Amino acid sequence: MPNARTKPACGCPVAAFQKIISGKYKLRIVWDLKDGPLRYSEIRSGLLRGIEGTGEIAPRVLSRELKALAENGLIDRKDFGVVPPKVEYRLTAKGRSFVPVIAAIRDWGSAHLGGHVRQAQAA
Amino acid sequence: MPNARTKPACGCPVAAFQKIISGKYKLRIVWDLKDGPLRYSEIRSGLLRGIEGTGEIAPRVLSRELKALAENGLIDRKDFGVVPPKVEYRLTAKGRSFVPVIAAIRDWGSAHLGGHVRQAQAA
DNA sequence: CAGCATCCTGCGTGATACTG
DNA sequence: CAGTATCACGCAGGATGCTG
Repeated sequence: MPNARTKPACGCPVAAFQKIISGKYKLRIVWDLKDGPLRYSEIRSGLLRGIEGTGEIAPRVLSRELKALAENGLIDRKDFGVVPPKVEYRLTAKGRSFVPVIAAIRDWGSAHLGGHVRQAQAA
Repeated sequence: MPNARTKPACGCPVAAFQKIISGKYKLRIVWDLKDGPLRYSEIRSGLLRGIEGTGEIAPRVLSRELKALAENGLIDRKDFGVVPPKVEYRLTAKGRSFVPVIAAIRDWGSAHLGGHVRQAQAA
């Protein structure tokens, strides 16, 4: 497509975004994956950081979010086909392009919603 | 922030963000409000742009989102106390600071989720 | 280890009706 | 016009148990 149409017409992309990241863990999963591929249980335990007495995450839930993320092309599932099972999830290019957006969210959140997270960088 | 909590970077702000913008219309409302104050019904009709056959938005739903947004300090409700009723909603400073984040979302969405930022007409 | 199958519950969302 | 009240429903999300 030639020429950038900077025409804020409708909120469609926002709605689409909402749909894609609907779910409690999707954003966090993508965020955690930004540092490299992770296995199922690594994602799971990573998700538990920062959650106090909420109990565990139902495998069914995590599984579903992972699948949805994969279907939306944000992450890629790599099954090593070994036993015991080993599966890795990694960001796709699309998923990586999404990281800055989450960074913006995180940044805003830490600035306006309690701010108990250190800045990621120094200016 | 007096006490050095300095918890390591967790997904907390992201989770908080998720909570605040939970709801189908919150992001769109804030986005629509970025151009200036709007009245209840203006928001309502503005929300309908880009939604095809989804039907109307239940006043109860919109009302709740507005209230939640106000309680989270993103928007401000201004009741003119006249009859017929006139109420305006406008972004607070916090809400305005949130607009760039939505812009990032929108930007990413239009780049990776179809890219039809322009109207769905005049293909 | 990485899931899937099943059941259950709360709440977000929508529709309809009513009011100041 | 700008809501509130009430009812109903689907689905996200959690708990538990099982499997390859």
